[in-house]
Amino acid sequence: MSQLSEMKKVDIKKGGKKTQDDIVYAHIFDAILEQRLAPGTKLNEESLGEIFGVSRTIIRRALSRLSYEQVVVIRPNRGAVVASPSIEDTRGILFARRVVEKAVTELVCDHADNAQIEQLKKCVRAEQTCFDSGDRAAGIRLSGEFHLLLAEMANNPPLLSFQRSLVSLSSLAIAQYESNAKSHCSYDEHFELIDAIAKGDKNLAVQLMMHHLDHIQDKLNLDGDAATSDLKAIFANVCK
Amino acid sequence: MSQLSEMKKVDIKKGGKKTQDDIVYAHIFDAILEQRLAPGTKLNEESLGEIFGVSRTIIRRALSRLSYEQVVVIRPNRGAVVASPSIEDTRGILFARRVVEKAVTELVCDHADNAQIEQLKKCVRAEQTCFDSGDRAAGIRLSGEFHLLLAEMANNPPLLSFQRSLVSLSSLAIAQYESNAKSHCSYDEHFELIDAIAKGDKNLAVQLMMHHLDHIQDKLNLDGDAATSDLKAIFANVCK
DNA sequence: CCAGAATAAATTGTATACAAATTATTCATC
DNA sequence: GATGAATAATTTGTATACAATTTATTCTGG
Repeated sequence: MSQLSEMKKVDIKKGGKKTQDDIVYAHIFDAILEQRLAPGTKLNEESLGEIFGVSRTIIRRALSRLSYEQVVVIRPNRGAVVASPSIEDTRGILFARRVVEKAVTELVCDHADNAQIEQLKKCVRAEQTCFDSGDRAAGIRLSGEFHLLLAEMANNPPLLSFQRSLVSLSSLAIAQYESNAKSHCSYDEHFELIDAIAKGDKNLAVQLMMHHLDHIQDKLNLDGDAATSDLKAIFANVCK
Repeated sequence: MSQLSEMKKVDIKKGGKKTQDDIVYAHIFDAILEQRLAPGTKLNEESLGEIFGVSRTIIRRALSRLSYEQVVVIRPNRGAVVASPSIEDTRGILFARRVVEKAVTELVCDHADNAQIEQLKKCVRAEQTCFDSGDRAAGIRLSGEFHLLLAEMANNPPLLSFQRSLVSLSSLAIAQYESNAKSHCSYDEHFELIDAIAKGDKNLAVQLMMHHLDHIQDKLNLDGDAATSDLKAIFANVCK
């Protein structure tokens, strides 16, 4: 990764002081959200240390944090890999998202002001620009950030941190199970949702959000036909 | 803390292999859940290291993990303290719990078997025994573990890990804001809830759970009259 | 004796060294 | 050449050393 793009990424994140492991964490997190890091990728501590110019101590902290969000799996004595959610995991993740997003949508409908509506629109316009210009990776990340932005506006810290974890896990699941490349055109549904929120139509907004999540799930190959290279899953019935 | 009680605690937790920082984490977590560690308590790394017989590295990992669950607050360069949720935080925590517990209750109603019902009863009987024999601390912890057990039975890993964080945060909030000592008689409501689940009466179970959470919140002093020693909160209006 | 600066002690943040475990390679055997 | 044990290399886990920062104490002037 170039020095330039590194700086861009750091600047993107708001909030003043960033400690070193915040930066490393954010980079790896974004790489996963943008699907530049595929599920299953081994995350070597020393290599990452050289890339970011810090010691393993810092890398280790960042990886731990990612593992608490379950975006990375740390296998004792065997290092960290990017999580590869199973089909069952993915169903669980999307179920949890329905639970959280419903609450978030209702909260945002209750007390969203014009400035916030505008902020949401700005986010989705950026998403649209990315997809239309072919920058799928950035588009996927911005799509996730739209949902994070909503959670932020719900003004409930625990729900926000949970949503953070769920959005990145969803991104991993999409990376693994999305059927075809023409997939991620979520922005029109995002715009519809914003309109419903702006009108304060809570029922419609929740309904749109649920359908939106249904569509995300529909695009995934969750029929259990193992479009995966997970041998354990394939031969799960053998040694039973 | 004695060597003996340390071993007891370790044995309590299920699952085979425990790494060192798992043990330290579990001890501090339980101490917070049992309210032996009051909100605001400073958690010195070296002292904890001596207590548990490990280096600061391990303590640090445990504290980080607790801070990701927001049970502990790490202030840069100034160490870790047990979190002291504000009144607003507490409302947010209980709101999030309603969201999660509703989903959990519905899931458990859908597919709880007799063995699980029995397990739930066993947990609440233990809780009852503790409260009746005057061991309030253990009772509070078991009360929390009942809700964690439910989340486990919901069979949704993300919801479980979120519930874990919320239950311990609730415990902290109770420690800070509970009005009178005669408070925590949650076990009868727990028994009622189990009955509803056993009958598979989803609507009733959800209703009971919501009322249960209402009662927990009702027992708290959240009227903003600052039964707290938090000077920042008391003088929040001064330098505005 | 009290306020505030200067200094000392304690505590946290990061890097590094070494031990323990895992993974890769070599070598002997069939 | 393939299989499997022995060895070497890599990688992770933990402790420790030192730097940076914060907190406590001492000193000085009023």
